[in-house]
Amino acid sequence: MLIGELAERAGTSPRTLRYYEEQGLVRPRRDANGYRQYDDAELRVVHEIRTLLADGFGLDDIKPFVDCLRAGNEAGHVCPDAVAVLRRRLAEVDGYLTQLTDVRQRLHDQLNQAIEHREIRCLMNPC
Amino acid sequence: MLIGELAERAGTSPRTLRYYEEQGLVRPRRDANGYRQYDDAELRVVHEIRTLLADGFGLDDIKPFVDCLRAGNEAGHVCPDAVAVLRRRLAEVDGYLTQLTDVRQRLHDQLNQAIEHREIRCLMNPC
DNA sequence: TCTTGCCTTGACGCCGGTGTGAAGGCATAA
DNA sequence: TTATGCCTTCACACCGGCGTCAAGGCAAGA
Repeated sequence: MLIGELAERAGTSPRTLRYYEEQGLVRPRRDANGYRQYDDAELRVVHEIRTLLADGFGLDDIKPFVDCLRAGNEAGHVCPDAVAVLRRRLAEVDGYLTQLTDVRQRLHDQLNQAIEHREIRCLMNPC
Repeated sequence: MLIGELAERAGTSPRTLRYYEEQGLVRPRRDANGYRQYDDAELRVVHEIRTLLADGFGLDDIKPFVDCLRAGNEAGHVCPDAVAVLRRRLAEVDGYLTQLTDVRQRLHDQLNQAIEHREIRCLMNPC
């Protein structure tokens, strides 16, 4: 299949697929034309990439998963390198969750304080 | 006080302060030289900016807080515009928390699956 | 006077994933 | 033959909050 078809089937753009190739994630054969030729396995690889991107991985982190798939495994995350990345990312996400929770708390406090402030002002000078 | 002193007192850089000015957040007077001259109120404004940035606000969002401070309020978040931004940001943060929690769940599941997978493989072919 | 150290404006670089052109080749149908 | 529609590579644009360098002015001490 050509790049346009793969792009459509994977829900992305040719530009994006060329970028993944530039980053060493996708490896199409070439027709005599120079046209990129993809097989169904590559569609799976692209799906794996999209899913991991949506989960906040960077393209660098995704490499081990793709290699794992390409090695014949039924899932990209069963290989040691991929597991290491998973662990690292999990710790990272936990960190973000902690930070975001703190931020949320501060926002909440400030909102309450603002509401309180308005009530006091309205007691002194009704509104 | 000159830009270098304010930068040091606020824990940032002159470049950053010039950028805030370019974005309309800080308004120094000018000496006859052309040098920027800041008073203590501006130090407070810069602190407000740094705090809000650390909580994930963009510089655009921060404007209402600065205006509120500049209007003589004891805190930047008591004015209606600032409250609106706070609410919006709170909703945004809640969204991120939901997303991150989902991601965390998926990572967790994948890790467990990978461990399980290895155990099965090791049963069949001890390692 | 010369040096040092602050100040000024202007402008490019970064990151990461992709959009969006430009300029041209190939394939196929009318 | 020509029009259309895919493909190719190259390369700039974007976002946001700065870092960093360049080229030059001002202030003050040795």
